[in-house]
Amino acid sequence: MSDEAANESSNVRRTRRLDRASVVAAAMGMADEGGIDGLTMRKLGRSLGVEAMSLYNHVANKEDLIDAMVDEVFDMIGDPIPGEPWREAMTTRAQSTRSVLRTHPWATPLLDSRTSPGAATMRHLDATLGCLRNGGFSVPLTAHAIALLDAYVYGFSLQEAGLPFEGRDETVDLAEAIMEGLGESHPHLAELVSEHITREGYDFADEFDFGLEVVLDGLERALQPQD
Amino acid sequence: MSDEAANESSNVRRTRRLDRASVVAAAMGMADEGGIDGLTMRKLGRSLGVEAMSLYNHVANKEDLIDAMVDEVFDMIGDPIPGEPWREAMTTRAQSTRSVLRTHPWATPLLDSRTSPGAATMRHLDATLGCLRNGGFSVPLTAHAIALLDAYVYGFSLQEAGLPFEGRDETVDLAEAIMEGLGESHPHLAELVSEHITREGYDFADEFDFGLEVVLDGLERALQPQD
DNA sequence: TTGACGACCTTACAGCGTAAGTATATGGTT
DNA sequence: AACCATATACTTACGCTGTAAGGTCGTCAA
Repeated sequence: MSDEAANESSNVRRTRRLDRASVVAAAMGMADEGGIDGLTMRKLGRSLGVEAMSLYNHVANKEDLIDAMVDEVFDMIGDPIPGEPWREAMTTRAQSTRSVLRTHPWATPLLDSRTSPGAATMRHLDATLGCLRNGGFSVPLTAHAIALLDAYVYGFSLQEAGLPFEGRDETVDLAEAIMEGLGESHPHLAELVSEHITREGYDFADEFDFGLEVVLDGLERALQPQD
Repeated sequence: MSDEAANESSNVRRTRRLDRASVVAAAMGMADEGGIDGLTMRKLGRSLGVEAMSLYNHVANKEDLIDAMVDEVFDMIGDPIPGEPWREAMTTRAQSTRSVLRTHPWATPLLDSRTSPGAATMRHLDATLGCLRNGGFSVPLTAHAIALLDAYVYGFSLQEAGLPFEGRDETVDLAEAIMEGLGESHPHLAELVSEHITREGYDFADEFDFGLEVVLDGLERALQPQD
């Protein structure tokens, strides 16, 4: 009775065989919804209409799966177009990275932590370095530039991922809840919340462009003197 | 036979009662060594000579414990001294944050993700905002400044935490291993590794000050025009 | 002396990643 | 058409995890 029915009781009726790409895609969707801790092999299998262990035909282990997910993120970010001026290319890259990381916030703390980078990761890095070198950056200045740019973009994405709200209404609600009775002891925080964050039209996301311009201006100035 | 011996076989002979502070301190030490995933209630209890469930007399649950750990990190970072010029204060703050996050790398992705910030966190934030406001920053510019500064510092710390090596020797070994046969297809990466990263005296940590100066210069320029 | 309280321990449960072993369907070769 | 190698999927089992529920005991106030 129970034996035969079990197979077709899954959420998804599997049309065809599984492959690595669809496992990775499903894993990314699951992490998008429940964070990286919400991704488990059992749940992932269930969502694909398969037992957990079947996934191991397509990924070596969970670490390998996460490596593939991160590599896919780099693929989505996209590489600078060869020959594009460095400032335009870096602006596009920063905005694209930030946009992808907003869709896949679980990836932000993982981008720099992979000891075995995938093909797309390597390609992306090489293309970015090439863009800067062709733009006149010396080797040491290229290292400075990419460290600074990535630190800013990753750090901003990390902050954005930590925001426990989505739109402006939620922001206002939460800000007021937190500040309840704390205004007296934290006057500057209270000022920021009441005069800025809860203002009509405020969106934390808008802070991104300000910082990016500061960073790019700084790099442009560092490029001027010689070279 | 086995019943009575078990209690004293723990790693640590408990002299006195446990308290919240020592639980938090031990948890930080454990996370320092094995990352946040290496911290488990059972192992933490064992290291304190206590059963896992006894920890729940001092912390509500693991989430509460991690909240306390993050708040302790903000406490260690320290607040700007009232009256200190903003640029000096922000430099000190950035370097202190980065230094603390190097010792406690597990904290970097967590700093911005706490929905219930602790007392030290709130105090630190308020003091930082106050320093900028007193330095002549308008409310909106203060928001820009702290977002930019924190993005840079957190992002840099994140990159640093992801480095899978510690000293220069390991760096060279790993770089050469990764580049094995990949030099031809990734010329710019190969160039960076061979001409810069594997050079005597190179230390990724040195990149920090360059970026920090760029950020602070940018803020100083944004402060000039008016206000 | 008593009785309440807080710190600690024991037991138990559902869920985790994955090692090991088994069944089954597919595609290529006779 | 018959066969078998291989890839894919399933089953079972192990030692982990966080923590709910309840029992034991030493300390201190009344």
